[in-house]
Amino acid sequence: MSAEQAAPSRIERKRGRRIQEILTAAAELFGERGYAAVSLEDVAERLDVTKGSLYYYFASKDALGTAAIETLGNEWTSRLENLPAAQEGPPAARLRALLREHITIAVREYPAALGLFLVPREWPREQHERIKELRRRHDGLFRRVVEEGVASGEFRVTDVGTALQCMHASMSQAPVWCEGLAGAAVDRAIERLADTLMMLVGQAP
Amino acid sequence: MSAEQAAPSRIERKRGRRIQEILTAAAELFGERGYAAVSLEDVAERLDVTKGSLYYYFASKDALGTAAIETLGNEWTSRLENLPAAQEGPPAARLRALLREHITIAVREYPAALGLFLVPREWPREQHERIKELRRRHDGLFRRVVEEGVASGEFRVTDVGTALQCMHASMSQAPVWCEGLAGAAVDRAIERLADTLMMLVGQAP
DNA sequence: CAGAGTTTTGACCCTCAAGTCAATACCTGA
DNA sequence: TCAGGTATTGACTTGAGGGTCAAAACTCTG
Repeated sequence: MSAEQAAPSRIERKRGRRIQEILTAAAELFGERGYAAVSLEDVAERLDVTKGSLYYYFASKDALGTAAIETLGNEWTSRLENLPAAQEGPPAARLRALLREHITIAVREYPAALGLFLVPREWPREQHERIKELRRRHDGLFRRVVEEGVASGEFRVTDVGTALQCMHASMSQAPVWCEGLAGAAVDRAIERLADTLMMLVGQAP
Repeated sequence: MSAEQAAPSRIERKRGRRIQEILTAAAELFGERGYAAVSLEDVAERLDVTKGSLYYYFASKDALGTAAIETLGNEWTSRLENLPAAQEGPPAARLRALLREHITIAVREYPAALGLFLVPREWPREQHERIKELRRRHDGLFRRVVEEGVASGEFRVTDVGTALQCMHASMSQAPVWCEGLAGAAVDRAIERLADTLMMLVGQAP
């Protein structure tokens, strides 16, 4: 009753890291091939362990899937929340910073996460709710900036909700569009996409 | 060797209709739940037949999937190609007509087809190519109008390809966004989306 | 109505992936 | 170094779903 939150003992930290490894591998595979098309044996193989080992950490495939989504989504959102360039200044600059960062994360670091924000239909229902929850928090970041820009008259938007949806739908596809590109070409694609999406709030480059 | 294309006999027409029914049911289910998550038994059940019956018409699940994509995609593209409002007039009006029609079809008639133009990753490779092919033809329609608008100076676009990709990504999600809406609310959502996408070429409503 | 052609059935096989678990290997601190 | 918990294995069960096929049911047409 006293020190319940006290000890992140060595053993617990090790366990935590292991779980993290598993989640990363799982998220990558799910993103690459789709949830239904990935077997736990695939995940295990990528980690050079056996399936049974995964069940030591997660009760089921769905549990693993859910955890993967949450971890990845939280991490991603946190990074955007703490992006310096998005903290202050004119809305246009802040929105652009958010867009660029979001696309960069999607393309360069978590091509894995493709679909996380799109709620792939074949995923279990329970996870749909979780993903929607994550999206709301994530969306809030963009929404605040856009609404501010609209209020100050800098942005011209028909409907904020629709504009945000279009941004997310487009960004979620970015990893696909960048397949086959490399080096500077990727950077250019990212910039083009950010520029194009700024048009949604009436900001020509 | 002589009259190979001659006879669409009664029996052949009946067969054709049956195939059409199967394709429709299959496309609906694939759209709703995702390719991998739909079993042929599911498809059969929706048609009140047994699995074996499907194999009388299609050699495999993949064959069925491929055929479903092609049929649906062709029909869809043809409708856009023959849209009167998209034939002549200022590019802005024509683009808007294309957008509105495309979204309407997506939302009202083929929510089934969700993902057809997004190339869901878990689908068999062979089908990716087919979908890409379909998309090229489909894209051409939009591209022509947009490029014309850019040439005449009416549109302001950073990059035509990127703008088109954003349009498609957004429209593909429209059925999801309209879930739970009904009647006039759907129409309004369609208009909002069309308006928002016009922003991508610099056209405020 | 008979019988040829067409369509549908339902029982069957086979593979693959989820999930279980007793036995084993691995640590680590006393 | 050995006793404790901790982590991992690999062989196993089970169920679902793709695919096959001979036999039954239907549907024309003579």
